[in-house]
Amino acid sequence: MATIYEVAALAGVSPATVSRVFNGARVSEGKARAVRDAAEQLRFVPNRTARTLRRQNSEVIALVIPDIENPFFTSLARGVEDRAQAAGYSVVLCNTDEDPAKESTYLDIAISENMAGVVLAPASDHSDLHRLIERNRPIVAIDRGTSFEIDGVMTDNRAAGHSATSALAAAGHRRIALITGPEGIETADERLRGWAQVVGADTAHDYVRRANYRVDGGRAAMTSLLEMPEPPDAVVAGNNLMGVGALQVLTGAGRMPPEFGVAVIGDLPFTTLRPTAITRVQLPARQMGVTAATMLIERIGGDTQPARTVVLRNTLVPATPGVRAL
Amino acid sequence: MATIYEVAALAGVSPATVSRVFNGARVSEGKARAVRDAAEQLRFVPNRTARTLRRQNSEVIALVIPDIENPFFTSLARGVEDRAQAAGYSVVLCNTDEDPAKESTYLDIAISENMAGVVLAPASDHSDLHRLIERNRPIVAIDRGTSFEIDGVMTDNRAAGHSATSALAAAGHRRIALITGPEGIETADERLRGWAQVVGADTAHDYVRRANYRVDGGRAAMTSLLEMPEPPDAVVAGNNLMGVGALQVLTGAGRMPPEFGVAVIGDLPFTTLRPTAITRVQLPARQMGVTAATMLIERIGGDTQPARTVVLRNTLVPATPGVRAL
DNA sequence: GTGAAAGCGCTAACAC
DNA sequence: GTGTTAGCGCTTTCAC
Repeated sequence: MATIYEVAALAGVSPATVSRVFNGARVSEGKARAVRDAAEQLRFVPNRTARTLRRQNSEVIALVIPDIENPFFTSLARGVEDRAQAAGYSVVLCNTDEDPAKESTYLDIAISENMAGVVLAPASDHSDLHRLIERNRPIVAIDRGTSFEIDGVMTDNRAAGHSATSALAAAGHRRIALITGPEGIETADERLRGWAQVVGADTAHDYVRRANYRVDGGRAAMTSLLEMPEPPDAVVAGNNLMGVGALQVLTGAGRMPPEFGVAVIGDLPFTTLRPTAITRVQLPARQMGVTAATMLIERIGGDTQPARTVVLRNTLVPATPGVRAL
Repeated sequence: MATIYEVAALAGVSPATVSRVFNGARVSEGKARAVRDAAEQLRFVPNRTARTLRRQNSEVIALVIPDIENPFFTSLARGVEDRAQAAGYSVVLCNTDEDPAKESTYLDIAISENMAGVVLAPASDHSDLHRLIERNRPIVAIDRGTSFEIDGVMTDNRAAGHSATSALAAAGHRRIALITGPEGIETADERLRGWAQVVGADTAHDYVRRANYRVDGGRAAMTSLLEMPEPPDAVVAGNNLMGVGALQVLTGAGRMPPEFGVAVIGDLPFTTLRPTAITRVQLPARQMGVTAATMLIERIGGDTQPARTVVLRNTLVPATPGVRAL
């Protein structure tokens, strides 16, 4: 492991000069070349740990998400990554599994590694960001809000629930159920409110199911809805994976769109169905990632304006009337 | 940012004692409690950067994969993560986009951050691991081999290609095409060889398509196959996402399984089709991750036995005769 | 433009 | 058991 001292010795300069060469400070052309040659020869790779310790901050951004197996979040991650990479940061991805304890561990790691900042999709509405905030670590909430005064990038979840439900109603469905995510997760609660506004029911209605935002949750919820004495004739799936689960159950039961209405909040990843048979509210996952990374990088750069929340637009794509899912 | 010095002062002990408390070394009960109280009070979080610099290695493992949006790799990542977490390591996920240059950057970061080790799914068969190896950083190849003498966790890709193709032949298909991945990627080349063994053709046959291992690649390849003068009557998709792409095109064209045979190497993520209509060679993605992490952790612990390659079993699940995809 | 030297926060000898 | 102290490799004043 060559160090700047060895490079300096070989190049006949001081360690400070080596450091300057690698940090773009002014160094005479001749010495600069000598340093570069020596570095090459010794296969010198600067030690980031030492630099980070000295500088008190690293060029690493933490992206903390609840489910790495959900394409919504991987797509979001791509957005963060692309933007961060372009600005010279690397991104480390941390998976919380919707578990506040794991989340807390990762946030402590971000602190103790002197990471430049954090993009966080909170696992709950009680995420504890005190430690980060009091240490002045920039942090941007994404997809879900927090109780702290920090930057955020969201979509209008209530509108998403509202427009998905409205589209089904407009297509003639009368008994529209909802499968939403766990209580206490902002996206789940807001989408539920949007649904309730349209159907004129309260949020504890018989046609509401809470599930875990994954495929198996969607399956279980859909199964239970179909077993009701008076089953619904349409369903809004509160996220992409539960949409997949619901569709699996429906196709298994031979209840396909468009007879049985299906609306999904999110994109249907990797589907082989004809997508135009299904109403979708497309969420700008990747763009959310890009936006969050951009805001974070501004903060890292010293921007001190008051906390901002950016709300990105969803896109309703209603099912094409009469199109069969297959 | 409290340091061990401040904690030491408050607790009335030396910095070394504080360090010992946080590293499980023997400290008298009274002082230990004093330290813990002081740390609590100051919201002390140990600085990992300093520890890493001093110790010359961190508790972070890098997992370097070519496509974070591919469920095969996220599933594998879950395996690595679970195992690593259990052993006290955190995992940072790096996405190379199948780009050797990006891969090289991430490997350099792993070195310069003194990371404990690397699990790498190589972007090409020319990945340069010299720098890692000469610095004694443990490294395990996963899914794809390298030209270096290092530990590896693979599946038998030739067998996968062979059994997928055989299953289609056994179901009566006579013109079996193959959509495989890019040249120079071991999994793609080996699956192709397995296919060739069964159909008795060479690997440059008309029915072979090379695509990019993503959905759009599968779509393009399948489209081109269907446009042939004498189109195939079955297809082997070389990975999960190309399987999705192929199925999208087939369902769009009304050529569903079982009339048109489809075999996929990998799992069909989030499908709404009846899976028993499709032949699958299931790959143990998660288990590969667990195994690789286990091997890596052994190496980090100082294990110096010769390089091992573990080959995990695939599972052929032939399509159930007569079952329609929908 | 360049070098000397201090110090980022921690750990691990080493002494007691 | 506990404290003292010397670095880990780098950046950054401060002189020159």
